[in-house]
Amino acid sequence: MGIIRKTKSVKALLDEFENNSGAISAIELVKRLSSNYNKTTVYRVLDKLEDDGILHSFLGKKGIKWYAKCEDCSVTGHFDVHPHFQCVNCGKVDCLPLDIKIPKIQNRMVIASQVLIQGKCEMCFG
Amino acid sequence: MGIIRKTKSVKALLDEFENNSGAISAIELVKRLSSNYNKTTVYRVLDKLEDDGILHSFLGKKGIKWYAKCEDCSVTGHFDVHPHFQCVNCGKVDCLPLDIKIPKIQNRMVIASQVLIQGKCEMCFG
DNA sequence: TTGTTAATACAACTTAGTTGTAATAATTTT
DNA sequence: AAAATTATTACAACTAAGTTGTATTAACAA
Repeated sequence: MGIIRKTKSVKALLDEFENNSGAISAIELVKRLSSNYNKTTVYRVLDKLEDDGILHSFLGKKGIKWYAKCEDCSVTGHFDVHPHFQCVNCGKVDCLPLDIKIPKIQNRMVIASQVLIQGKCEMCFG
Repeated sequence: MGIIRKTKSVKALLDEFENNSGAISAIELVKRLSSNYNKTTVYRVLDKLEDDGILHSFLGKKGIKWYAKCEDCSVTGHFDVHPHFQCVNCGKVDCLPLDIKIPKIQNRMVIASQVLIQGKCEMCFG
């Protein structure tokens, strides 16, 4: 079940994504909001925002959790099949507006896929 | 630095991959060898085997670490760019002999990429 | 066979995230 | 507007996966 009450913590979290097109790690969000909100709250609200199709999550390097705003998702499902890009230099992570083609595979059913690309971002490379 | 001495634990770990073309999670290896070897040892040996280009590692669902035999790697570098497939039904994970094309990206330098595909394996689907 | 030192076991720790629960606050009902 | 309802929160405690430090052990070279 998703968000039912528009509480301060929900607004605070949405604010963090307001002026930020990139992804933010759960750890970072916990840190940023730590003076006003407990980490349990942050994790639980993030979970609900994902349920509601407002954010989507994925795992970055070292298996840590990142969140970003959804573009084409809804309550009925996440359709973000875009890759995520993590800069090895500055650590920034964001969603790439690209479709990675996953080929049909003999005798297997593909349900979902995650693509994590590492490299240098526009700032650190360009 | 990689493996220098051919100890029992090294042999025991290599044995696990001998008759197993799929991937095995670090947790599972720790469990399997737990009666004879300490988990620290297992983690450290796996690390070295990866350094030596004998195994390669990647992260599965929930961010846990998996290891598989390398085909085209060497001490000088890991060139496994193949995707990994995790069955949502039986949990089996293996390497797919496929090349996933990662397109050139404007103003960014791609250094590495990980592709994790989830679905049903031959056994559970076919 | 002995000496050197890589490798190991063990205990303690770290990090990211989860769970249970009494208290609090958003929202609905009266 | 006040009371009632219950979603949400803070807090503490816990879990799981993996890491670190170090005295002891065992490969293997001399």
